[in-house]
Amino acid sequence: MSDEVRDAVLTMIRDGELNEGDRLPPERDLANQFGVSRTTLRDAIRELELLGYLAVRQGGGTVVRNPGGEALATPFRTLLRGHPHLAEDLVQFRHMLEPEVAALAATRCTDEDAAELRDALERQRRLVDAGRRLLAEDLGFHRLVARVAGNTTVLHVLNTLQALLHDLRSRMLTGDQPDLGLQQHTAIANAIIDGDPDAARRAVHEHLEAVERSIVRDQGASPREVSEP
Amino acid sequence: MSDEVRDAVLTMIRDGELNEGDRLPPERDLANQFGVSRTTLRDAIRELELLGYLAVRQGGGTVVRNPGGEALATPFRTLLRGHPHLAEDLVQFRHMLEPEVAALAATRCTDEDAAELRDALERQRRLVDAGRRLLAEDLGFHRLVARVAGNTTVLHVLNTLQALLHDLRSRMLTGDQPDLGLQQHTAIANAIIDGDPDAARRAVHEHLEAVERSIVRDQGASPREVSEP
DNA sequence: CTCCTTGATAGGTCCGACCATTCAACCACT
DNA sequence: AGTGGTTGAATGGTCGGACCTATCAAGGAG
Repeated sequence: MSDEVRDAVLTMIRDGELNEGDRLPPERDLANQFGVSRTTLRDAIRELELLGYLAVRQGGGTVVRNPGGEALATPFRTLLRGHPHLAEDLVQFRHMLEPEVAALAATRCTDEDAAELRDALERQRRLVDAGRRLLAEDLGFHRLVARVAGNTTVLHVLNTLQALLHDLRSRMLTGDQPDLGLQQHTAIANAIIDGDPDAARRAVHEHLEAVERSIVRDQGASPREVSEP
Repeated sequence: MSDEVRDAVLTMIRDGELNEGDRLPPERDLANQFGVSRTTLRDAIRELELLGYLAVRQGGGTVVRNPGGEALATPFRTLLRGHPHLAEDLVQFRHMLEPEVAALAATRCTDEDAAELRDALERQRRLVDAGRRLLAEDLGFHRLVARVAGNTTVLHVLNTLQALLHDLRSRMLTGDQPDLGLQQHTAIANAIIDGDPDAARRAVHEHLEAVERSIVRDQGASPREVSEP
């Protein structure tokens, strides 16, 4: 019964007995420890790997990971592979969801959240001044907004969608005008800090419309196959 | 490598060589056919099972399925297990998303869609007249709205969320007043058929507020463990 | 005709062996 | 002593064969 083993390992991870980066004992030892065969243990490990909790490398051991949006994206990726309008669908989805997330964030923004938003903007400002793209910082900004909104489910879903958009290799968020992206982010952050849901909604709306205009230039890119890293 | 086998089977499913309900050959035969050991084949099958493409039953064979929201829900379920405010988060999420989905549906509703919406309402009417709950019909209705909106990604995400809500065993959608649920569904459908996005948005908003009121009575219910069916 | 038994079928688990990869310790050469 | 290639242990990946268990349908007892 590999399910029991899987749940046991999962519980160890959740309870903090196994932290991110820890190496699991060798499969042979772990199998003995659980009193099952290596086959059964491997089934359990395989499953947890698919769920993003373990990273397995031949010869290198099995390492505990913390599943983020990337892990959740795997089934979606498989399901949507070859979907013709995937990029448009994803952008449209964000268009529907993110304004509301920002509006919710505006009603819940604490002083600490405001400070974090200002920090994020400052980081972006430095990158733009250095003439660089935002990319990673941009993803972090949108995740930060979702976090301020205080809804874990929304956070995970947005992370998943971002992983899928990342597959498409689109320069989705900042487009080719980093300064414009920063300007729009500033408007979003200010509306949230001011606690103005309507302004936040509008600001995100405008930001995403800019995104939608930029993504049509990225047709033809196809999502990574499920077997690729 | 089991990844190749997995992709090969997946391709067969996508290309229609294997249709939903078909039974896969026995593992031993299939392993020979692919020229790999049964262990490797089982790894591939295991993965496709987690992705929702295969249903495996000891003694009964392996059957091809079409993955819906339930399959995508598995990683989320694992990730969100034990999350304290899961039910509230989910309802809030729908509160953010579904009004926009209905609004989009209103702008895209064709005559065929309108006919389907009317059919769905008729089925619900009969159930209510018979004094029964809506449950399954209700899920189908919300899926239908997402389908009319024409965004596959939204459809899958909503299916996933519905699967999670189903775990919570909440009488989320219809509450204890089936007639009220039907009334609200009628308002939603009419707004979509009339092509009135604002009205659709408002109708869904009201419907979900009723949901939010009913869900607070279902506290204490916990999501199914990942090992349960 | 119904119900139980029974046997074949197919997935679940186990074992032991061997292969492939990784990584670190070791040694030779400079 | 430093550098670089070599070697060997550790570890996951695959294999084949055996046996267990659940399922289901065919056949026999009532």
